[in-house]
Amino acid sequence: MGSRLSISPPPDFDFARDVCSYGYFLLMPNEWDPTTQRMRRPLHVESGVAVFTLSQPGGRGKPVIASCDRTLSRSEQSDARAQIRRMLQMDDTGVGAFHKVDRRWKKGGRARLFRSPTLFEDLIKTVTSCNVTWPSTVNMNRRLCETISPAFPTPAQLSRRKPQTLRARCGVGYRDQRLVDLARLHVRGEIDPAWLEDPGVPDDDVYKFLLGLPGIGPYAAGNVLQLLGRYSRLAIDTETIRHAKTYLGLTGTDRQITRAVEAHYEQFGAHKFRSYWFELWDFYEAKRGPAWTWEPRTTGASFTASKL
DNA sequence: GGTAGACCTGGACGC
DNA sequence: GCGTCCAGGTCTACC
Repeated sequence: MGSRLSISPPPDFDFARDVCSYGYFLLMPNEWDPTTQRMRRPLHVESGVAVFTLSQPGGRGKPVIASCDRTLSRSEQSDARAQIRRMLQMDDTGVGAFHKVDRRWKKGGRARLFRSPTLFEDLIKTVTSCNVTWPSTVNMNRRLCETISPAFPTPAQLSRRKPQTLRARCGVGYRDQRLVDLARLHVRGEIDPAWLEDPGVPDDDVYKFLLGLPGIGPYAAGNVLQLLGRYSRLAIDTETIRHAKTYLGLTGTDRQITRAVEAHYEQFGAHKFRSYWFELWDFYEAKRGPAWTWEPRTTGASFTASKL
């Protein structure tokens, strides 16, 4: 029998709602089971890969239970606990402030956005989501896990791969060199998660730094920013333009709409990404049902925003 | 500062 | 089964 971790969440934490709040819950190595409302997730710990099953059997506000397939040392348990808390945004201190500036989400409690156990995985996932439709992003992440590590490639593992191998075996296309370069920057300490996550560092400084990274343009930088828990900017892509036209009723050229969207979400200040995102998520759920019911291999893999 | 075109993959469609 | 077209951000060259 393996280790069993009991992780205390904030009182309003709702496992199914808060896991199924951002598309990354559908990307390997995350495996959401809509029937049992559990998530299977392998993590890197000191002695190798450990597979966890996460759930919240007691319901909202009760402990999240992480059952591991093997016995972990004390330090490994502590490491795994920190990774799980990061994924589930359990330490988000801005929930109340968000609900104050945008009261629409207070009743349902939406505020947390699911993310990865490491910033590096969030960076790579973001690059795999650029200039492709969602099914291709799903494929790239599956193949990265199948080819390099079942718990997602670490910076060291990815930095040692040849770009051509990534292209041939993981289907990442022209992103091959950029992914390897990102991994090498990470290994050399030139991407420093502690600095990027330091609340004392202004969002604008982080944004400018991210823009300088390979494969990271304005959309990707905005998205990584929100994955860092910094919601003061939008991540504008074609889906934003569609949302602006259909939901906000904006018209004009894409450039005009982009400017109008920026102006529209100004009212939500430091939380504008969340306000935008949950409007979008509501739209998806209206089309496909609650996100926690999405079957990852069918509904979750077939999403193509332009066809919604 | 703005714009055009290349970069890849996978799905849709027509034949 | 094959060929063609299209969606999707980033990057570079150029004006």
